[in-house]
Amino acid sequence: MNKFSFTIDKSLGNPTFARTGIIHTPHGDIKTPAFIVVGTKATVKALTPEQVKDTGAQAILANAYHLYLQPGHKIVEKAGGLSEFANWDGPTFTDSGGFQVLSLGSGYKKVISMDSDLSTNAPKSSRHAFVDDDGVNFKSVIDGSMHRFTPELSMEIQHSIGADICFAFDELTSLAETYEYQVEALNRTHRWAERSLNHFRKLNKESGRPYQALFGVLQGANHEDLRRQTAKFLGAMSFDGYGIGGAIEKSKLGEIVGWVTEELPVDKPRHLLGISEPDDMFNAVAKGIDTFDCVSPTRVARNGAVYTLDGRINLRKACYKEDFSQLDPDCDCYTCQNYSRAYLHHLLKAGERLAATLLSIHNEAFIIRLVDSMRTSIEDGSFEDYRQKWLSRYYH
RNA sequence: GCUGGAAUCGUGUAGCGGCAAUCACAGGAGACUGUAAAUCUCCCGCCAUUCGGCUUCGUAGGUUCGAGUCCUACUUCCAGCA
Repeated sequence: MNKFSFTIDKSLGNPTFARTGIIHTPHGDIKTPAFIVVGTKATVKALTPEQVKDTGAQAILANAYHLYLQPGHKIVEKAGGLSEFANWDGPTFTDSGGFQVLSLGSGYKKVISMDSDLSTNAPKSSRHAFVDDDGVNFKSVIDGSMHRFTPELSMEIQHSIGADICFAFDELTSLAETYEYQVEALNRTHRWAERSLNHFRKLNKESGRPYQALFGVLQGANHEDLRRQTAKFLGAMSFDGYGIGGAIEKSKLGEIVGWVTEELPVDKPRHLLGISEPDDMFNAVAKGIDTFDCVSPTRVARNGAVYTLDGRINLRKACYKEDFSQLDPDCDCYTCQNYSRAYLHHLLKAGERLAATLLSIHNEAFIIRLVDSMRTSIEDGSFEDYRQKWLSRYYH
């Protein structure tokens, strides 16, 4: 119980490969499929850890790049690790900084959306991340200072932060890159995966601390050959699980996840990085994904959007000014039980911070409950039926 | 009462002879998927789907090819003096 392990409870066969299981970590269990809440800087924006717990969250995911810059990973280490520092007593994840290779590099100042124009890259002169074979030079988003990230440094940071599940340092590429570049980047990510794994195991062993799991990260854009190749290559290594990454074209998400999960070892957990739209999660779970993380529920909440079973609505719209009905009639979260749409609309229009808190509570609870209900439907064999009914109502 | 100053989109403003006219806020709509995000984009006199057309800068006149910009009177407001 003090070590990392993954057990599969129920697995559906062809054509659906959905499965349920439990990820055991030193800080507790995660029943899968599960949605992992993102708290980049060791905080889920606008929420206290107690509020996060009340949404039903089982685990949180923080970011190595951001915590390295502020307050510094050594501070987190001195505090006793991420759980102690952030007062989160459940399992924790950290991302490696690989996402920032894209978001501060070729995707800098671009909306990293799966439906956005994929034909453009940020001009090199404006970027804050520069990749080479050995690592990445980052220009700090806080003060502009330069920092050198290598797989080894990312592992040292994540080891210090002390999350239960960490990710190998990878290069996330833009879909606008050529096939040749995708190959080059993928090979680089493979080499970084080996370096990450070796260094991380060494650090964990030498420190004598509780076992920290390391997940390899699969790239390959939307090319089937590259996706299968990387799944085989990393799948053969002794990672504890796998993260599926990349700026994935929305319409190809299920297909891509399918290629990859066909090649990966069945007995290791698979995490789909940065995804939380309901249709995407259904598609991914159907292909054997076990966990997700995403900033969307909180980010979108801060901007006034909320999920309901009948689709997403934007509470800032004028039509909610005098709508005194419950936010989401089907939801039992704190926000829905206590506040009307008109009140939440007012908070948003008035720029009151409570809006971010209340809407984040609802959105996280909604997405977590959705994934939890997927687990239930897999267990009782109704997954496909449930998926169709749920999606047809949500997207009308 | 006298002397200055000011009147421009819902609000506060820019504008010093060639503008449907700046900026901000308010208002409206949209976006957001491993967080540079309490952010970003678009609209915001009237009409038109486009080209474009129409009417505007307190009111009424005037000067000028041309006036929000200059002149005169009036109205209202502000400041100082009585």
